[in-house]
Amino acid sequence: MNIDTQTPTPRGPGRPRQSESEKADVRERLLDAATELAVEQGFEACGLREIATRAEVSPAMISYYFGDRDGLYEAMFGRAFERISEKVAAVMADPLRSGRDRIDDLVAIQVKAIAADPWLPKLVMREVLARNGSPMQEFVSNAVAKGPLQMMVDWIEQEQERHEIRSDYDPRMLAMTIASLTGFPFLMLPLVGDRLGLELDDEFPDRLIAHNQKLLSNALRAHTEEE
Amino acid sequence: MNIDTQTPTPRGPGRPRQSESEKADVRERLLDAATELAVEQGFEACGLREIATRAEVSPAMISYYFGDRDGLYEAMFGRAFERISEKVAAVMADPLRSGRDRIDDLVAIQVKAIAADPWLPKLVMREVLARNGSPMQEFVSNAVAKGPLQMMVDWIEQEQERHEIRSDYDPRMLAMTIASLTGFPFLMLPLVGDRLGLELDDEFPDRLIAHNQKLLSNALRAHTEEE
DNA sequence: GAATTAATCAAACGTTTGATTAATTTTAGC
DNA sequence: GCTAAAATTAATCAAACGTTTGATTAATTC
Repeated sequence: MNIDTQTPTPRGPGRPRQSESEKADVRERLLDAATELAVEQGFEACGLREIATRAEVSPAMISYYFGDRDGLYEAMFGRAFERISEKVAAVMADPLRSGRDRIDDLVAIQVKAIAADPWLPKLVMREVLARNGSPMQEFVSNAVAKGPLQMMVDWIEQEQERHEIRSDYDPRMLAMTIASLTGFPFLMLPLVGDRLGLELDDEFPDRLIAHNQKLLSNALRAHTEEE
Repeated sequence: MNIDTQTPTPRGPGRPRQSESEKADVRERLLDAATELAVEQGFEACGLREIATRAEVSPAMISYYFGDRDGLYEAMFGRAFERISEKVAAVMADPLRSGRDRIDDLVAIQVKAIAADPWLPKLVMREVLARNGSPMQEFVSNAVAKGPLQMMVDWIEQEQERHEIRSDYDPRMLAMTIASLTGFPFLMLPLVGDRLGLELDDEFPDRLIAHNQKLLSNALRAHTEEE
């Protein structure tokens, strides 16, 4: 496609004519390419030449815009985490009201947040597992534990006091349970989905939401057998 | 320590005298070193020189025993999965009897299997995320999906026919739920445990088992409201 | 219209990588 | 005791890596 406005890419040296059709910033294209490749094969595994090739620029551009390899890495993660931070901030802004069915909302929000950017948790998980003791871990630890996770713990404690949730659960364990139920399937499915007859298609998030809502609703209710 | 029986490691070429004190097979030492380093920093990130140095042999030994890098990689995973396979086989040999409380055994076995080798799921998860479309994914996919996961699915279907488990769950989703509840916390805890007041200590596996048993027991029971 | 800056590339740099080779020594079989 | 095989190392290889350099040209400023 669009062969007419672009030369067939054997481009010569010199500053190219600006705004020839509409192409994104080189800097932005490099970040996109780096992110894509990092999701596909891990950042450590892909060379700068590969990144530059996908961005359709020369490797020297990486030095030019980011200094060195680490600079590109940090810039890439910085941009990725901006999206997470925005989502966390949005959820925190609408604090969880009381009511047992409110947990349905919680599950739905969480699953949809992950499904919207399925590459992000994958990338985070990988890099966190990969770099032991890196500043990235501190970063993630803050973003996840202090954010949605702590929020869930607080809310669960509230609901237990109001007898909306069985009080014989450890709130922290329960928060981790919810995180597990919503996050882990997205990591597992590409691996075992085929052999299990499940696919990570458009319908899967809704199916996961429904399943988790049913399960948690049955598990958490404090009505049938208390007081 | 033991400086007396070993030369201070500037060893010359040629076959070394056998049973000089008692040192393990070079092959085995290489596999140990590769596993350790793979857990610490990921297999892709560590060079053959580093592995050989830790095993206290020359890099050429890797070629000698494993052919090439991929050979070492496969041998390493093969050895690691033997342990898992043994455990799976043991569980399969004692087929899950019927009865609702039997799910308690299932959860306990799974958590204890992971807790016994906490580095294995970490390594598997990382390598699976890292190598997209590699033969290793096929390998893991077979070991995990065809093994414990499929076994759980079959068992759940049985129990649903016997009305021991609510029949309005998708067995495959339920199997994934159990895998999530038992596996994910081990990946999350090192990251968010501190900030949550939970630690991955000796007591944690038992705590996780108890929590999951309670949760699943409440969620799965088919008695209180059906027939 | 001359001088300067910004953006880009091709080519080359020195380093490190996975892999191979040749030499060396012990062990085992005859 | 000789010989062939096994096991190991030092030294080396080509290829790939991240990075730097010098040249080149569009755009901007004066």
